[in-house]
Amino acid sequence: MSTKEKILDLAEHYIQHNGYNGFSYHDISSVLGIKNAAVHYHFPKKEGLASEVLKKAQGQFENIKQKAELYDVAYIDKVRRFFTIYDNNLTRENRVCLIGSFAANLYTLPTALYTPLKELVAAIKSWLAGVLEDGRNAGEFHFKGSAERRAGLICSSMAGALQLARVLGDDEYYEIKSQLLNDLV
Amino acid sequence: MSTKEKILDLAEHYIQHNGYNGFSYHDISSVLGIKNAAVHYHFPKKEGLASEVLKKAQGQFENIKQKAELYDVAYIDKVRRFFTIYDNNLTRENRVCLIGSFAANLYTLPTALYTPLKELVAAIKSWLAGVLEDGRNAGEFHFKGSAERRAGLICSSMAGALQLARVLGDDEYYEIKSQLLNDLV
DNA sequence: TAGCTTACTTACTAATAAGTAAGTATCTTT
DNA sequence: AAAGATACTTACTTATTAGTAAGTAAGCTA
Repeated sequence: MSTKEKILDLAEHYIQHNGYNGFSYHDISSVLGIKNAAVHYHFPKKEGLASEVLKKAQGQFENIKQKAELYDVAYIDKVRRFFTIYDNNLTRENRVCLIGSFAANLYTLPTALYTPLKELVAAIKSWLAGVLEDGRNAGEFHFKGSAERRAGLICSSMAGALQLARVLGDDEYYEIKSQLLNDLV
Repeated sequence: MSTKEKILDLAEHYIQHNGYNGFSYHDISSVLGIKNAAVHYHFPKKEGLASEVLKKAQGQFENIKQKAELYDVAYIDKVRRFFTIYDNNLTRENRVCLIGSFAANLYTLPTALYTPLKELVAAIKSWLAGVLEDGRNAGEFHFKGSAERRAGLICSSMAGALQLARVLGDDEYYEIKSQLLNDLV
């Protein structure tokens, strides 16, 4: 893996672990055994670094979407696959989800991040709503209300679950996840 | 209102608006037209200031609890009253909830905050679980699973809802809230 | 009225932050 | 082999941060 990729991975880690204001270029460079100027060489501004992290997350979501399309027959499995994003955050040093992290510190963020963040959230919610709607039409799901709203509830619950798990323990996350799935069928 | 109270209110505002790492003593002092040393006079360490903010939130919760006990006959009204905490956060400059803010930046926080934070969350979840359980026994609620788990879901959903509302707009919050209430009855 | 307390200000310090300019070693291309 | 590009380091700047020590003005207390 190139230094640039390592920096990006570390930035992602720190944003989801400490928040945008909770890490510095020095934190990244010291882990990699390089100087902070080397990080600036690859990512001149912190804003740009965070922007790349967001772009990476978007790619990750597209990947999940595509795999769900290809491999998951049951709609519940598509949802389950989507949930693996959150599972991985939990198991990887109790990260909160990227969107939750950015949202919690939103007004301290460079404004350039607002639009791509909003677009990512909208894309996720919209895709999930589609899965829920199709799943309900197929007789697989039986939830109340619109699929769009249910998708919003699920996204916020999962984001909150990762945060609550930090305070009350990992079980909290798994319990919330299983309830969301139970409420669907 | 005393300077000390004004500082505490501003700290609360900044923590819920920007996160613990997103404001400084200067931010507070400049709003009040005093010097940063005056803030240190009232709250020597930032850690202590944050700790007082947490204590204030605990008092606020106790107050809600007491009022619910006194005035709300229907269990749904107790839940609704509890939700006003979140409503107020939304309307007051799109604050996220205090717990969500602390949780999202947890590992950058002075460790002295961990225990009181955990206690507050546990107290809230436990009280809400009691209301849900009693409400179900009274035939008012009809949710699946244990009340304790349902309380966890509601707490995380509401925390997440305030964050999602920042990105997608206030409607998102109200839609999530109404779904949670709908899922209960 | 002398002394103590409260609520500050002035004037710092030491640490850390993001960011930059200039230099250097290594590798790649012509 | 010369020229350029790549991936850094060295050495710095400017700004901001939490925190402190010493001083001061106003009010309260013995």
